Formats: sequence, structure tokens, C-alpha cells
Amino acid sequence: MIRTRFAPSPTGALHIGGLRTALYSFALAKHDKGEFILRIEDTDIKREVEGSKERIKEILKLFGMDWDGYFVQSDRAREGIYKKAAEALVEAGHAFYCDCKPRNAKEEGYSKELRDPCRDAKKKEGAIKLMVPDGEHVGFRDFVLDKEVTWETSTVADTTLLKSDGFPTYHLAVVVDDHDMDITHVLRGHDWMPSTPVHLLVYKCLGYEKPEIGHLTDILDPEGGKLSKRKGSTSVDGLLKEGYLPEAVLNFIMLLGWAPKDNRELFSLEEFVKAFDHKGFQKSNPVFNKEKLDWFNGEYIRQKSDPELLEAFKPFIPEGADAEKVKKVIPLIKDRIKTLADFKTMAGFLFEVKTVDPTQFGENHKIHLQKAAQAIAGSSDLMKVVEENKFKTGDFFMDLRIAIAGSRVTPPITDSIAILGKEETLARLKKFTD
RNA sequence: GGCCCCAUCGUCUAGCGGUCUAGGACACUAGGUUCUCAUCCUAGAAACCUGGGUUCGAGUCCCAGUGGGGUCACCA
Repeated sequence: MIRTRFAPSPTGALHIGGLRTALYSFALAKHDKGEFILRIEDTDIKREVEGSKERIKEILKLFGMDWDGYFVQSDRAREGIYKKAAEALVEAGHAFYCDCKPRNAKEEGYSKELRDPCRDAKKKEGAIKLMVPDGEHVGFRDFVLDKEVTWETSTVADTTLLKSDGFPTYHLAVVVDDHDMDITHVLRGHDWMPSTPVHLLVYKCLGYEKPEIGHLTDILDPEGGKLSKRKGSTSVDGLLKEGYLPEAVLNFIMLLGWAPKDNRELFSLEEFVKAFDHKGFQKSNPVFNKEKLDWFNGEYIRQKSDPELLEAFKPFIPEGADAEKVKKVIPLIKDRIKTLADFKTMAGFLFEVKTVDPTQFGENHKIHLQKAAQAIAGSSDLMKVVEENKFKTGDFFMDLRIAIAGSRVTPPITDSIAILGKEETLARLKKFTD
């Protein structure tokens, strides 16, 4: 049976790259009725952000990805599981102690030293590092890239496996955990590729069988470079706040690095799981382009029923807005918006008076608005006004639109008036007919 | 800089040696519907990084160059 895992570190907001990794891992397992494990990689206690563990779980549930097993690495670390493995490696001559001052790559830049000076010092305490052999080859078949990737071990560094605080680094923890948890397929970001030879060596030295491993493409920023957390809102929560539907976000990331053979684009999670296969993986890095996300979002907004939209709009409607009124507004705007947040820009004028720029009016606006006000007061048809007075239809309605909404872009104006009510509409027109 | 990965329209991609005058989607342009904007419909413009091979034949295979990305912490 296929068992995959999603192994985020709780160091902040979950980003769409992480969500995509989770999605593909989920689909990989579920396509074959396998199991999907959630493992929190929190072995660097200093970097943990309060509440992010919980938020990750909420988001996975919101997107419909329930897990079949849940582990927290710090719990396992306290049981001494990783320490034991590291010590066994020292015992077997595959690792060594080092009590030197840790370096900090951020400040010191990249290092060229692959061999640690302590590797033959036979120290008895400190961190434990892997003693990488020279002149050997390590490799694996990447199931995403669909190719063999190999390294010469002389290009692989003596990597720290156990920190001096007794907690493992990622490199030890993943190997031990994926083995202990019977993970059959490891799917992770491409940024992990360079440390894969270390993991391969650890598998070998520990006597473990290695799982299938695949490295996903990185999502690129339109500006170039890896999608960064600073540019734009790429966190899942950020997208949700901007008014994107979970279905849309999910469908969007499905196709960022994977594609079906039949050019299909619209998938629910269930449909995606069914269609998913490892052959559809893309090998080159995709660019995050929001316009496509906008399109997906529009599609899903239009697919939703009005009651469903009423629920979805809740965080985006003006404060104190009457639910009955909102209900009437929905059918008017659902074809016209890209995000839920567009509710306010498209229909805000129905809930509050907008300022009107008088220069927007056409030259006949006074007579247009006077005749319109008369008709509305008498509850007669506005189209009749246009015909009887030989007004230009577009000009007439545009003046009306500006007077009522303060904008040249609104839902159909007669429908808007119906929602606004006779009294409020006339009050708005009055300002420009005197 | 060392190591590793990648390379089809602006973007996401289909293509797995001949059916490619390279297909779809987003975006874009034009037209239709329309009280604006959208939705919807129709049409259009738009790509195989370069150079060598292999082959009767290459977008598809191989090599090099170039370009892009990643990584080089007791962070994940």
C-alpha cells in the first residue's frame, strides 16, 4: 500500500507551494487508496511560530485533505529515537562527534569545506555529523523527474545529523521517520534535491531500504526567482483573505506542475485524485500567475448556488448589511466579479452612498435624471422614458448609474434601483436635479 | 564559484521519431449579444533557446553552449 506524508515545519503561514506538495502527496496516496500522513517537523524549537501547527491542520481540512496519521517530531525527539539512531551511526563508524562552534551560512556565506576537521578527532560529545566516504557514488531514481540522479560522494559534505541540544536535523529526522512510518513515496520540494545524497547515505548506513523519492518543481515568482513570501500574497491565508475560494486555489495549484493528457482543466479534489498519476508531473518550474487564478475563481463563483455564495461572502460584505438585501444582490454580481472581495467594489453603493464626481456626467444629465426621477416616483418603466423622450439609451442609463452609484461600472441599473428602493434612489437623484 | 535540476505561445501546458501547416487554457486583439461592466458566442495574433550530431526523417534521441532555478547552517 502506498503511504505518503506531508511534513511541514510550523514556522509560519502555510504557502501555496506547501499546499501543493500536500495536495500531490495526498493524491498520490489516495489515487491508490493508500494512506496520507501528516508529520510536523518542529525539531528547531527556536523557529516555531505559535499557532501555525493548528492552522496547518485547519487549512488541510478546509481544502478536504484529511490525514490518516499524525506525528510531531519534537515528541519523538524527546523519546530519544533520533539520538539513538545517531549514536548507532557513530558506533558503526559512519558518524562522529564535533563540538566546534556552529557556522551560520547567512552571515558567513557558502562554505567550500566538505570534510569536517573533527571527523578523525574521536571526540566524545557535541553534535553528531555524518562521515561521508570518498570515491563512492550515490543515486536514486526520481519519480517526478523520471530519471536517475547520482552524486560522487566527494562532492557531499559531512552534514550534521544530531544537534548538540540532542534534537535531530532534518537530514536525520526525515530518514528515521520515513522509515519508521513506512512511507513508501517521499514527495518534497526541489530545494531538497541537493541534500538527497546525504539522506541516501544515511539510509544505507542505518541499513534501511530507501523509499521512492520525487522532487517537485519550485513555483516561481513572475518577477523571477523562487516565489517569495515577501512578494505578493502567496500564503494560503492571504489568498483566502483576498477573496479566493478554496476550490479555486486548489484547482489552480493542481495544474502548476502537473497536467492530464486530455487537456482538462476543471477538477474537484475528488476528480483530481481519480485522474492523478505520476506521469503528469512537469519537470520545469512554473510561474505563479494570478490571472489564471482569477479565472478559476470566477468559474467557481459562478458554479456556486446563491445560498452557497451568501455563506462565502460573509467575511466580505459591508458591516451591518441586511442579509435579505445581500441575497438579492448576489445574482446581480456573480457574473461580474473575480474575487469575493469584489463584492464591495461592485455592490458597495447599494449599502452606502458613494461620492459622485459630477464631471463624469454627460451633457444631458439634468434632463435624464429629472425624467428618470419622475418615472421612478410614478413606478413606471424606465425604457418608456427613453423611448418617449428619444434619449440615447446608453447615455441615459449612464447618467443614472453615475448619480446612483458614483461609478461607470455597476450591475444593471434597473435591478439596482429595485434593490435600493424608490425612496433611497430618489434621494440620490435629487442632489443632481435641483 | 562547486554540485544538482530544468528549457514548446507573455503564462500554465499537450506532444513521448513521421499524423506538427505544433493542440488546449489564461491573458491579449477584433466582432456579436447588451443600459455600463461582466457573463456568453465567434474570429484572430502568439511558441518548439542556439549550435553540433544520430536518423531516410527530430519539438520529440545524444552532446556542447547559453539561459533559468535550486543548494552549499548544529534552518527546515
